[in-house]
Amino acid sequence: MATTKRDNILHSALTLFAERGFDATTIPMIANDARVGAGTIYRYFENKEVLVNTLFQHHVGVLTSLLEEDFPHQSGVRNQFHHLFHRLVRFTNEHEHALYFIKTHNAAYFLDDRSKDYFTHLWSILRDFLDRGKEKKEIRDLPSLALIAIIFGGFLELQQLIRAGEIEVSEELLKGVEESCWDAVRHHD
Amino acid sequence: MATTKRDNILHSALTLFAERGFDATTIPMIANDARVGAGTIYRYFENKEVLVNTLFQHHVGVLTSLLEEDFPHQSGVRNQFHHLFHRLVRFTNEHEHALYFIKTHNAAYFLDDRSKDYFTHLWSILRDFLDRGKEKKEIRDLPSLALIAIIFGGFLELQQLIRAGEIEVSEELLKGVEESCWDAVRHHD
DNA sequence: AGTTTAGGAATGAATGTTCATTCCGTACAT
DNA sequence: ATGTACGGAATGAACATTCATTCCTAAACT
Repeated sequence: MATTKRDNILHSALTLFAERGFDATTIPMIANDARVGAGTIYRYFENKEVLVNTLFQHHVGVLTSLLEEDFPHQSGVRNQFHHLFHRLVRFTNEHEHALYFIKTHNAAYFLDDRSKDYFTHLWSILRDFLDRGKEKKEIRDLPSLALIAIIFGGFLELQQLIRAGEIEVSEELLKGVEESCWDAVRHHD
Repeated sequence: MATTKRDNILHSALTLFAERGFDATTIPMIANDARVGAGTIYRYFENKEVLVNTLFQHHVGVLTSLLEEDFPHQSGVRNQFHHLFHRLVRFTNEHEHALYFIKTHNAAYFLDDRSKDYFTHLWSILRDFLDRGKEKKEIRDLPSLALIAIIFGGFLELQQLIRAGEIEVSEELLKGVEESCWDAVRHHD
C-alpha cells in the first residue's frame, strides 16, 4: 500500500509531464491527479526536480534494458533493426507516455548528471548499432544522431496519432512504419 | 526605430522560447535579452500569451508563403519534394530558431484558434502533397501525418546538430538528409 | 538659432497571483 | 498511548502584469 501512493504519483507525473511539459505541470496538479495531498509528494520525493529525474532515469533504464536484452549480436543489420523497433513498440505499449516524455525532456535544463548519463547510454545503443551498420555499408552514411532522429520522429508521431485516436493500430501499420524508417536509414545503391 | 524595439522583443522571445520553452521563459528574461524594460513588452503585446501567439502566427505564415510560392504544380512528385525540402532549408537559414519553435509548440495549451488555423493550413500543404503522391503510387501508403513527422524529425535534428556545432553544414550533408527523407516517404516496389 | 513644452515611449519598482515547499492537526496502525 | 502516514492550509519566493514616473522627440515660440 505504501508503494501504491508512490506509484500513483509517478504515474500521474509521467502523464502530465508528457502532456503539458515539466514547467507547465504544477505539484498540486500531480497531487490532484494521483488523489493524494500535495504534501504527500514530498514524503516520497525531495522536490519537483528529484521527482522528474527519478521518473526520467526509471523509464530510460527500463527502455535500455529492453533494447539490450536478447539483442541479436550475431544477426544481420536488418534483423537487429527489427529487434530494436519491436522493443520500442513493446515499451510504448507497456508505458503509454514514457517514450514521448523521454524524447521531449532529454535536453532539459533540470536534468542532473545521472539522468544525462542514462540518456547518453540509451542513445549510444542506437548510435553503436548505426555505426556498425555504416561500417558494413548497410546503413546510410549520415550522422547517426540525424538517423536516430528520423527513426524517433516517425515512431513518436505515430504514437501521437494513435493516442489521439486519429488512426488505428494494426500490424500492417507498424510494419509500414518500420519499413519507412528502415528505408530512411539503410544504404541504397 | 520605434519598430526596432518590437523586433528585438520578438527576436529574443523566439530564441528563448525555442531554447527553454514557453513556460520556462520569463518576461524579465525576454526583456533583459532584448535590452528593454519589462514594462515595455506590454506596450507592444497585451500579455505573454499574445506575444507567443503573435510569434507563432508570424513564423508559420512566413514558412507557409515560402512553401507555396513557386510551388511546381506541374512537375513530378520528386521535384515537388525537392522544392519543399529546399524551402525548408532556406527558411531555417533565414530564421534560425523558428522551425524548432514551431515544431515544439504546435500542440501547446496556450495557442489560440487563429494560431491553430495557421498551423493546420501549413500542415495541410504537406499533407495534400503527400496525398496526391499516394494517389499516383509514388508515395508510401502510410498516414500522411506520420510521414510528415519523419521528414520533420530528420530535418530538425539535423538543425540541432548544426547549431550545437556537432556537425558541419555542407551541400553533401543536405543532399544526404534529403535523400533519406525521400526514401522514407516514397513508394518502393 | 536657442528655448520651451506637450505628448508619446520607456522604465522598473510595486502589486497581486500562483507556485513549490513546509508545517501541523488528524487518523490510523501497532 | 505512541508513532507513522496523510492531507491540505500556511508560507515565502518568483512570476506576470500594472502604473507612477522619467525620458525623448519634435513642434511651437521667442
